Amino acid sequence: MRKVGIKDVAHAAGVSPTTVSHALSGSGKVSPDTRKKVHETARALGYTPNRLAAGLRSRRTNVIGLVSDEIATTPFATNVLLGVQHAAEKAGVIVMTVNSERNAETEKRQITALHQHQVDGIIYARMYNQRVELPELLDSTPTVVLDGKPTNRAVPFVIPNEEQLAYDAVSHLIEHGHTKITFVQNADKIPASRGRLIGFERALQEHGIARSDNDLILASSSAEAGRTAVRPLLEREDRPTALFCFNDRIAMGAYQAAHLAGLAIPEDLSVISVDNFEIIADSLYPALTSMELPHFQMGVWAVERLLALIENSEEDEEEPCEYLIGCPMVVRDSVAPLVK
Amino acid sequence: MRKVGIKDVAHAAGVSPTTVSHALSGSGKVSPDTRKKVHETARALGYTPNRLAAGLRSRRTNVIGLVSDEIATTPFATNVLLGVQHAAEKAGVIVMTVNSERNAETEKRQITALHQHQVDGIIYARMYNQRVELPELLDSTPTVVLDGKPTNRAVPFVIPNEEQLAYDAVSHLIEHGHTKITFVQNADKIPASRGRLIGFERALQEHGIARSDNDLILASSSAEAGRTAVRPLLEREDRPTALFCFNDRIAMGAYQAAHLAGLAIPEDLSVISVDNFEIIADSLYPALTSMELPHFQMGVWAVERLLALIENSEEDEEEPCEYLIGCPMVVRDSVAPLVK
DNA sequence: GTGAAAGCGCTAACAG
DNA sequence: CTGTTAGCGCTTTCAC
Repeated sequence: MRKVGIKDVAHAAGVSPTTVSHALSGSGKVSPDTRKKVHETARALGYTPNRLAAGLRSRRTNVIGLVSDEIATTPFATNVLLGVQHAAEKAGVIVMTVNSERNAETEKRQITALHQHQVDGIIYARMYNQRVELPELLDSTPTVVLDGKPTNRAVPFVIPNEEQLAYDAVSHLIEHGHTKITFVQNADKIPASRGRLIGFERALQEHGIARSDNDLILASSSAEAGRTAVRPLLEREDRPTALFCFNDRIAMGAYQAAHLAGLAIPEDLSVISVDNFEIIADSLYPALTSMELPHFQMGVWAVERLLALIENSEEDEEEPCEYLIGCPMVVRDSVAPLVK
Repeated sequence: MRKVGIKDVAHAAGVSPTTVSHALSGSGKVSPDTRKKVHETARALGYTPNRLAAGLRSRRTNVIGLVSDEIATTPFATNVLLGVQHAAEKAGVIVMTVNSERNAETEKRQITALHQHQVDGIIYARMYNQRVELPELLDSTPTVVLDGKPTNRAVPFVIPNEEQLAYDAVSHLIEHGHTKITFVQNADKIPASRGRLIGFERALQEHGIARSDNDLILASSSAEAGRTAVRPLLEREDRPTALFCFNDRIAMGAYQAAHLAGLAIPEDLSVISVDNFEIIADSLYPALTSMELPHFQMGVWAVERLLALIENSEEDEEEPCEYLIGCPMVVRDSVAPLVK
């Protein structure tokens, strides 16, 4: 008598377990009266269905797995967790979070564990836009990729629209009168740097601005690297009046370089960046205008897409879909009109 | 024949399902020979035990729940997730992550969902040290509290040693010759501010430094608040030579104030802080010396403690334990000896 | 040391 | 619309 089960409810309500199951799950047909009665007695008895048993029988656990590389390691993409959980809760599913700590062996074990727990599907998430090779283990599981483009299997995926984001950022600077703009680019060969470069160049071109050689410098993703890279730039006679930074950490370094050069932001130098990592963007002085990487939205999209995939996993294979998610600008105080 | 089950393994190995179960789980008695054979055929067939079924029968799912307020919302405590997952993986359990979005109703639903999935226990985590009232729903579940002190139930909990951390930080400044130290304190009445104040005062006292009235100012937790609070302080004749900041964001504001006042860190002003939030501490120039809040370790401790609790949940109730976790100093470049 | 039988709590399939 | 029967895949109990 310890825990109340479906039989107890059935007994108390004077119906069969089947009817209770139908009434509570909404499947099958039950008269409004009995449905109501069942619900009442269930609540009265404090009935909590055992999802293990349900899942075992129905082959649907309403659990999804989230496997990430180091999404938890780095605070940047924290919002994908939030987005995933938000959407999951709304859909009535729960998420098992697992992270590989960048180790293929660990990842295999983790995915296997997820399988053993019979998850309905898996979100394979990266912490920044990259090409991903989906592990074989996932081959027979509904899967979506978040912030990455799968190379070896056609599954739905979402990545930020890198080109648009760069185009918008640079256009914003141009609209403020700037024509000498330097792109403080990431040094790695990743989709983000490729896409943003294209957007950068397109913005210049469409606004009729010459793309001279000195419009681009490289830095790795840290304030220190940004500072070091930007510093010499600002000491030149012909220095740029605006910077488009690859991310907020680099922008922070640019602030420091400006400080060292005795330049005021935004009066002497406008800065726009990418990430909208609030802790940095809000904390800098003046606050940093930045293009948001919409992690929360990506998380939401991923679970919605995954659930759709699970729904018709037996039915027609609909074409895998690619989602280039738009990146809005969050305007703060680091961009000012050019004064001659 | 779709999926291979325990019966298939039993058949192939020429033994009974019972024996397979025993051999794989290590329980019961099985001869080394058969054990080996079972393992081999299991691997050969690619057997993946169904944990749902196992859990249903054995009442042990090897799943634990992590319920947090907004731990995922804020990047600061991201490492507890990492620590929890790390320890969980090592122990062969998996974690269901859920977050309440600060809403009691949502939290109830989430905890109920966790129960339905028959989690073995729950880690109730907060994003900063605070008193917590455990929801009734958790009453009959093994529970530990992370970064909070339960008020209504005696369960194990872990919180940072606020007093020690402050004492160590301030002592560090004193050892560098500073005697005019201002504590840029948090404005909220939370355990952290209380504990750190005690540590601050004890450090002054033990080193024979007078606690004059102007050693403490208040700011809320943002760079802007830090800047605004610190700025007037630095313009006084009798300004402090060192700052102990409540956290890294406030310290960032202090950097900005120093900059505005034309003061160099650490030559003119030493700064030490709390959080060791690496994105900020490493990015500031010069890099910020900070007391680490050991979130990863707290995560590890929480799962280990929880698993112990689950193990002897039927046995003797051992006294609930409180863990004041030590906070190490991470030395960077923001503290220098006082030059007269 | 090994196996047969029972059953965890639920839902699917079908009958009425 | 409701109930009966069977069984999801495993572990437990208990006999051998």
